[in-house]
Amino acid sequence: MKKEGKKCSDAPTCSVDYAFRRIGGKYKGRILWALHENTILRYGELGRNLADITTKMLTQTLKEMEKDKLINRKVYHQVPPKVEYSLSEIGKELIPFINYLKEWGDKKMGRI
Amino acid sequence: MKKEGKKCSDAPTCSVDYAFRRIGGKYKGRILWALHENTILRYGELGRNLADITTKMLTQTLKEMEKDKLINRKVYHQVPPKVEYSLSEIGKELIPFINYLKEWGDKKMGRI
DNA sequence: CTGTATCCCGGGTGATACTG
DNA sequence: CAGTATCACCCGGGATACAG
Repeated sequence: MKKEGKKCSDAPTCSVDYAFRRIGGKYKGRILWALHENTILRYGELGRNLADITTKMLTQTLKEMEKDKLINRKVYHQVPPKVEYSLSEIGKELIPFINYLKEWGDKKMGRI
Repeated sequence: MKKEGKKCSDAPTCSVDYAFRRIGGKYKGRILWALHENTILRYGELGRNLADITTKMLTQTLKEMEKDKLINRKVYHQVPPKVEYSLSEIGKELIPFINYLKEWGDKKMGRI
């Protein structure tokens, strides 16, 4: 029967929809931006950079972005553990656009 | 006691956050794009353009976007009623970014 | 035609505790 | 340090009916 639940896993209706699903979310934009400004950040550094994020959301969001090939994840097998995150080539493609959005936000925040 | 619920009405943490709250959501990007391609659309035309949206979400989203000054709303007082929506100047500022995102989505959709 | 008004559900998100 | 695990909550969003 399947019943076709209207989940977000349904096929995107168009490329704008598709793109928004990959960078939408509550934190993805800010993570992309943080990695753009710092090149490489460790898990904890990212957490401090976002300030209001929980470990659950940070982990979850990073996993999604890694699966979508937006970021790279490099693990150092040592004690204590160390994991570095950085932008992938695909992730870098999104920076001009995040940058545009940031400047737009800066302008509008001032005058509203 | 207030208890400070962590609602989305909290102040944005940065300009990227600020911008994402205005164009995030499930339909805003597609509405901006539809209005960019068609210049002016009526309520029903927008609904057909989105295809899977309900009247509730369409109305709600349009109201938010109007409040945020992203779109213009022009009412014709006649029977039957007629309402036209179009991009505001601020809304038009976002088109390059939506456009960039759309092209990115087009490319990625093909190769995944 | 252009919306309003309800009801309701799922899951996205938060808080907290715990592990290797 | 870098995550998992669990519980609980809220609200984004869907379905449906109705109104001006």
